[in-house]
Amino acid sequence: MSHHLSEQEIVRRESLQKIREMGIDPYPAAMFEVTAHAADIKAQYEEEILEDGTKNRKNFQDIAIAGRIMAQREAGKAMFMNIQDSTGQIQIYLRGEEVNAAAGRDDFFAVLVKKYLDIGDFVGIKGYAFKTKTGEISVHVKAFTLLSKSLRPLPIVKKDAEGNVYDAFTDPELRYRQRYVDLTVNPQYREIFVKRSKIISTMRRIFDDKGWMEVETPILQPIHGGAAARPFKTHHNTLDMPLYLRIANELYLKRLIVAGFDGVYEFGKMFRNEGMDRTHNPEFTALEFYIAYKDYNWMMTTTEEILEKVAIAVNGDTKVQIGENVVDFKGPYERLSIFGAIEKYTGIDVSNMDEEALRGVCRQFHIEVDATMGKGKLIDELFGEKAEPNLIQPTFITDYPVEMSPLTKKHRSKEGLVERFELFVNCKEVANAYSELNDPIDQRERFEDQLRLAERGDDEAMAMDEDFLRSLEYGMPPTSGIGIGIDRLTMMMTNQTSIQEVLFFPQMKAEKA
RNA sequence: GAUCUUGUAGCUCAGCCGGUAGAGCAUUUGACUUUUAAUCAAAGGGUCUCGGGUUCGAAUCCCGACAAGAUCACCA
Repeated sequence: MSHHLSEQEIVRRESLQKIREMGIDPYPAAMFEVTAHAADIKAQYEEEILEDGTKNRKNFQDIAIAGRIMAQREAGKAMFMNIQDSTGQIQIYLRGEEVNAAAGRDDFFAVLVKKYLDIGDFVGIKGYAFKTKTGEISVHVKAFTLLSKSLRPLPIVKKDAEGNVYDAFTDPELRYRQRYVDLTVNPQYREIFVKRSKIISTMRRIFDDKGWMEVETPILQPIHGGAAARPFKTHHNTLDMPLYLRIANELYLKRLIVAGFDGVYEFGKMFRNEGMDRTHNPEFTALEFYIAYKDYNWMMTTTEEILEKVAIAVNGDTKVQIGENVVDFKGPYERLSIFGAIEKYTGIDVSNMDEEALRGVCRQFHIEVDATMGKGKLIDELFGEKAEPNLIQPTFITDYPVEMSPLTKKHRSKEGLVERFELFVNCKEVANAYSELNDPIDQRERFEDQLRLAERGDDEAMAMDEDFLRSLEYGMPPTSGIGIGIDRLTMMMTNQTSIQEVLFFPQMKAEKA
């Protein structure tokens, strides 16, 4: 990608050349040993004023820090810079005579530092911490090293004493396309990704403590099973066969339960070739885990335990601000059957209605229906339209109609329903779990029902997976499994309304050359 | 996929009813040895997203394309 160089880029390239002509390597190979970080110095530096008026500096007196120049303030033969490392920014103070002496040349400060260094350059500093006249904890530079020259001007975001931000780098397109710039100049967005990482590491720790095993299952699958969605299709040249990027990993994880593992989990990327908007990216991360000898009641309790711990790990509290609402992840959560939820928010008991009666109820609420919709789909529409918008606090919706859940075990006591729950938070689904169907004959019939739905025109119906059925025929213990959308969970835990804000590199259309 | 909005300097933005392109920061030159949105003085920087059209004349009005955002529909 070549582009027309701007004035500032030309100047920086010329500076680069001049630096080389000075005999200074702008991209030195040698490591620079860092011994301190900005945040620690600012948090822990201590000094006292002695009786004779001199300062006694107690710590950080022989340190090396490294980072990017984020601001330069020249003051004659001295200079201040703000240096940003991974922990934040700290001010440094340079005196010309000192850095010249350290470098062993007269032109180091006046020429290299003042003329050829720019905002964005990486530098290494050796020196000692002190407080300036105005009380700012800073690093007094004794030796200064250029570590990497920057050739493009970084957006300059300034903040005044009241915390007002000026010239913020805010264009969402630029922020997503050049995330490296966004994360450099907008520290508030770094925080989201730190929290995302914490969500995943907290969960992983819980699972490992419980003795479950982290596994990896195929992303390239010959049959795209386990969910209802349009896949990405690709082709393997040597095998000369079509392959699909997985839309789910459920059927593989269950094969591992068949294989005799008690508990398996996978944090995995899923790929769905569907619309994109502020809650959908073509690739997204799901956590799934499957635990033998458990049922969906146990899974609800376990989900409460996990989310409670995650919320505390991320925000220090089970209560999380999401938009205008405060959501409390402290369990136990409300449990409502899907029919109960519909009745609660419409006043109508639809639990014994047939397809035609349901279609009538949908029409009554001005919900669009068509001939391809089976009973399950109609109930789902009704629920989505009338009940879902009310589910702000974490709520388990349970006991879905069998038509909607081809991989779920039939309910132990309620005819026509399955042992499934979905967890709703802030009116959005964040988890989907079952008592897993392990009756191979029933499972085959469910797949056959799906085939009939497909023939009727339902393009989301699930495909038959003979190998999965074969594994069930060998026998799978009673098992409960769950899938949790990590991106959406992160959106909630960080109070973001767009999925792009919780993905480092959201999918974008090709940039114009 | 539909509708609406946006696209001007490296960044953030003005630019009215069509009349030779503006500001702040950044950049360049100079001054300044504790500044902090540093300050002071001066200077340079533009294919106004792209392509058409209307017009004597278009950043501005019209049409189309591209990209992004918001809302809606579908999916997680």
